[in-house]
Amino acid sequence: MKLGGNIFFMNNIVKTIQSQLMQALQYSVTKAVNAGLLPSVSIPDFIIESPREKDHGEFATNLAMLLAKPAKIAPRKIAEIITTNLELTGISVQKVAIAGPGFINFYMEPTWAHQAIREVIEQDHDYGRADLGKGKKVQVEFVSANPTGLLHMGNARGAALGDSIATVLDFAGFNVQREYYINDAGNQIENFGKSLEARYLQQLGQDVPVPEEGYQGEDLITTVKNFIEQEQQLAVSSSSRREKLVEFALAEKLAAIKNTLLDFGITYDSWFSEDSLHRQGLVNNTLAILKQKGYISENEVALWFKATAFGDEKDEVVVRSNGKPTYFAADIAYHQHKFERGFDLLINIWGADHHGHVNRMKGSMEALGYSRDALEIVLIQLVRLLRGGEVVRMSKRTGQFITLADLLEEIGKDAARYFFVMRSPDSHLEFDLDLAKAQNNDNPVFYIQYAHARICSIFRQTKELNLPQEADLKLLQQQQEVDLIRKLADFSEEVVLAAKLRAPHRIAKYTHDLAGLLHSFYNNNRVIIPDLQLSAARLSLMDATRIVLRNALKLIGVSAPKQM
RNA sequence: GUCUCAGUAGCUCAGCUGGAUAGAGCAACGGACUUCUAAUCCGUAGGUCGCAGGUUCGAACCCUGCCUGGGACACCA
Repeated sequence: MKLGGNIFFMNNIVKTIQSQLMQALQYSVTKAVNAGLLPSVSIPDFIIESPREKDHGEFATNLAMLLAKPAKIAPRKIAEIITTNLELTGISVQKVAIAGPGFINFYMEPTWAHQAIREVIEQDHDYGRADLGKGKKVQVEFVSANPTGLLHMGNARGAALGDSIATVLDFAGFNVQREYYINDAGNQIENFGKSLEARYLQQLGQDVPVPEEGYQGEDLITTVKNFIEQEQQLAVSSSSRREKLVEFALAEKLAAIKNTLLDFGITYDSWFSEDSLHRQGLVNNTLAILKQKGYISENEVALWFKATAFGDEKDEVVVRSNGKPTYFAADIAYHQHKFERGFDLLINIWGADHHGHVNRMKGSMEALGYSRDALEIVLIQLVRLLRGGEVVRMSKRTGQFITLADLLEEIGKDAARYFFVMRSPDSHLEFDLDLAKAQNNDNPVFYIQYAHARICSIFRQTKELNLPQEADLKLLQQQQEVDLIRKLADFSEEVVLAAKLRAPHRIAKYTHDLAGLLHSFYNNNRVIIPDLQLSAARLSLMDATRIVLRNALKLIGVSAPKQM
């Protein structure tokens, strides 16, 4: 178990200074109001940000500009009043300046962030943890591909993204469960059975076509061969034969999916069967509740969920005229079951082609008395594979189809994980296979991993050095050193942001930026030098950088090799 | 037609939910290896943030309309 999280949170130098500055600013305004320098106004929600431009200092606030309107005084004038009343003793601020339209900029002592190095080394694997989630129970459901085939690029992106979101949320203090929903019921399974039977009969020499709506994939031939090796099923009825085939094939396909995901670095806490919902009568149960609440209408011979009552464009069938519940009905029951399991927040990762399903799912949860916002859907856009500068055309029908397993074999886990997660889910992903495979500086994955390996390489050569026990971090005054330290200090904030926005691509970018700063430092400074004091300080910096690189890479499922 | 995502440097994309002179990688051009790993670094150049209005101290970001591209609009999942 993790300790209360907040101790890590509190130990963050950036956060500490931000809250100190915030308090000082608030006090300054209060003081100015009491002295009659400012009219009596309530203090707005201002921010302490890190300016992009170095000329603007290490921190800046927009407080004066926000006060301008209620106080009816020009922002720069207000900034002046605030700064003259500001008490900053105990905060390592070197200079305060008013700039631009009314920003108040804080320039820190050069060594203000240096203690971050110690924080990193002390907290090690826990450095960067945050208490944003406060132990809130969250379930992340992702991939949930039909167990009737192989994982494709869309599934792969969902897998990388879902797993990273889960990891980031966990690191940000949520209590996270990863779940895979197995669609082992309904129409699809019936089609699956028919297709299997056709393939089976084909193997026995009969000329039976795979049904039009069935699964054309040739992988079913292998499945059926495996089945025949184990048991012959000739002299039984068709329905019983199908049942046996489906049972066998589902187990085989699911095992394959599990294995591929394992190779992809993903393990689930829970595999949830759709069929189990039906068997336990939970689907009917949920429908009864909806009916009792008045959200089911009977139209002709089918039953409909009144999605229009929740802002949707049209109602949606839950029970077909043949009496069978739709996928939607099962999905409602499934999500109700999730809430009953005690989750405060449900996050689903879906392909963008399911976006029409989002509102009615949320509506159905509202109908059952849950908050529609407690169900959150992250939609991911398509993946386009490129090889040799050309788009790789894929079609299940022609068998031109690259699976996740193929991809892992071709480019490896680390590159695949990084590429799938480096873009915002909202953006179409252009996946350049040649680039992902390249063992050179064009490939961002190698660039980042190389940074980690470089540091490890330094440490391999320090064993015989007689270094001082305690490093004097104040010796780190070079621009590259200061920049690197600041980046390390910012990690926790980056984690919080990535968690809030469900945006692991921020972490991917962070690792790239951090690696860049490391390389830049490395090319301009040597670590192992005759000056043992400075050497020790730099080694501390290297150690901290190594830890943060490793921690950040872990959040996106990429390994941090010690040697390359 | 309705819904939805996207449109930012030649290309691929960031841009911290409204802040200052819009950033990175690649490609282009010019430099740096007797060095702890050059799988690296430094520099130069490159922009009407799709278009038009609006909101305000301030807009790539928010609102409205339009244009272009992807996706979705089943008694499939």
